[in-house]
Amino acid sequence: MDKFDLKLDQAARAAWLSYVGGRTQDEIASQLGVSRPGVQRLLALARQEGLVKVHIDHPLSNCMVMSDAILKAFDLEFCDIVPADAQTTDNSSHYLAVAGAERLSRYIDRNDPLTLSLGTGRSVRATVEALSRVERPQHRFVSLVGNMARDGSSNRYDGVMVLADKTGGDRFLLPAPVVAGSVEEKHALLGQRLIQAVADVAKQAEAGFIGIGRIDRHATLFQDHFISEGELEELLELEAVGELLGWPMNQAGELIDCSTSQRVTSLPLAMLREQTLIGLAGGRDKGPAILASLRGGWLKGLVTDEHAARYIVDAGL
Amino acid sequence: MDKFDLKLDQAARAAWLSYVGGRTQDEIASQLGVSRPGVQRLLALARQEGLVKVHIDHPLSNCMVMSDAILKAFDLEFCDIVPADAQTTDNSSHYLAVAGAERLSRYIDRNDPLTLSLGTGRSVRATVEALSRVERPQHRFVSLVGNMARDGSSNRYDGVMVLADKTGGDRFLLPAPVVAGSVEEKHALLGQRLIQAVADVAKQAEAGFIGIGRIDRHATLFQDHFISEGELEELLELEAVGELLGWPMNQAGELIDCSTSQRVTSLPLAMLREQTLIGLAGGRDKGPAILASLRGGWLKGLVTDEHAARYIVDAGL
DNA sequence: ATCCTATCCGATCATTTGATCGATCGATGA
DNA sequence: TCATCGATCGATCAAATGATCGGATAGGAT
Repeated sequence: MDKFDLKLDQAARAAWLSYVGGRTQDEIASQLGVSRPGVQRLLALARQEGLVKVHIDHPLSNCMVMSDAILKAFDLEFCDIVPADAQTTDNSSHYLAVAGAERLSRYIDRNDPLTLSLGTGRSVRATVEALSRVERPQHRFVSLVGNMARDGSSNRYDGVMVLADKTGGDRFLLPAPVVAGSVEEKHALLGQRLIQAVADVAKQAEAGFIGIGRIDRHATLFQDHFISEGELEELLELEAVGELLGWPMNQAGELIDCSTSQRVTSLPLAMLREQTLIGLAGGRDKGPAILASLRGGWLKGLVTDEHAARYIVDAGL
Repeated sequence: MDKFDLKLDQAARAAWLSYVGGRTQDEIASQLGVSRPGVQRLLALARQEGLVKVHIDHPLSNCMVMSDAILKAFDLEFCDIVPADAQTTDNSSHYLAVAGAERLSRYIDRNDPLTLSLGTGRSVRATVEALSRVERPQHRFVSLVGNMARDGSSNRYDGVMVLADKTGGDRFLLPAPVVAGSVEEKHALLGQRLIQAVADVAKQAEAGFIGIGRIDRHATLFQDHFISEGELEELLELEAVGELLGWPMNQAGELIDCSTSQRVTSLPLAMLREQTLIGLAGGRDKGPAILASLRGGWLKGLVTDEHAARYIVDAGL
């Protein structure tokens, strides 16, 4: 019988009494006939040797495991993963919105004035709608990305609008399409005083809640006719897998310079490196885009679902 | 979605972060956006709802589970259970002796004078032999049970002798057979000044380490010819299942008054109710006897093995 | 035999945890 | 609409835990 095994025996006893039996270390000490610090060391040994197996018996357990892995792998401040929706009636789970709203309200609840920026997309929209109404007229909400369609119409229910309505805060909309019709149009737009003013506010934002877009035939950019079929193919050719605020990026999260990116009117991502960008996106299909955003280090926080998280953990770590 | 479920979700998250993730409650609090006491409550809820499953990955885990159950069921001060010996070379495991010696040394190591009483039997004998030598001349060791055979010979290696040799302490042997030849002989023996003196010392003992005997054809009492075949059958008739210091008892641990018990020379068990009697016995076959001793409430501590413990847990709780 | 070294052990202190209490918020009913 | 009851929440304090340090002890080498 090895001396080490004897110690491990004791460690197992101590661990059992502590974790299963719920005794205090003092009780264990007298039970085992060692000093209290001795028990301390035994418990440390037991944990170190992997004798102690803890299992959380709840659906969320998986999520937490992945959350932790992603958190560490990409150095995030937080990573919320909502469980897979059993009934997948609508592809974007309501859970995601609730979880996002949770994070969002952490900022909104504050009393001192706050500037918050928002991207576009279903997830962002659902998130702000899930937020409960609070009176915060001191806050400012600003678009990070244009909210005009190609035909010049504005979406009345942009995230910023909803949020400002709910809180009574100020709204700063970016009166521009996400992707301008041409490089010249883009420069013309960016030259406008109004747009520059909004951009200035956007730069002051402490945090931004943004969606994460995929680049494929189901991409919002394509579906909403911001990019043509030919431009989509160019993007795919250049191995674009996702976009943030309209800025396309490849698998590694590197921005892609191409005919599309040259017409994007949103603030350059690099300019937002300082602020806490929080990605909101879920679904297995969004996986590659989310992973790319993480690899690029663009995000400080992520709210996603089990499907996407699974993809990221399997493919990305 | 129920409000309670939401809370349970949070609790699961908190539990995961705490037990698996190893974060402090403060970290979890900021992670989850609740106050520190809030996390406290969530963790309490998670445990209460059985969300947290801890498993100690070590052979001793079983033993600890049973130990705890027995401890509580019979209100013992301690219950040590040694793992089943893989190689059952000799039926009495060496582990048992080591565990017993561990307990024994807890008393011996003390510096202020101590009076310790001992029973007979293989387990007791093995236990004192497993003890390491320490100089403790201030201690006194006394037999609780006669150490003479039927033919008048004394066992030179009685537990008391060994213990006194190892420590340099005083020895008080009981010069009598466990069971006298007749009631008259018993009274004659008990009338002797010497024996009375020894008995007086025994009563002063703080603790007693005693074996637990079975009552059947393999019983020590029978094998060593202290009781005849007829007397054995009488005991079995009266449903005796075990004995402590020669005193036979039934399944419920109640002492049995019969021709044998009337000739037992040991101190009446009731007289030892005040002192800490510690039972040393192992093996599946000893199970019923040990269980009876426990049920009778005679023991304050128990050192046994996995086999016997299994029997006790299965049959006795 | 003696000295050296390495390891282990226990006292002490900072941190973390658990529990209690008062306060506040919301709900319910008059 | 107001009052009252209940529940929940956070401040505070005691207990338990984890970590560091100095000292002791055992083993090994000279």
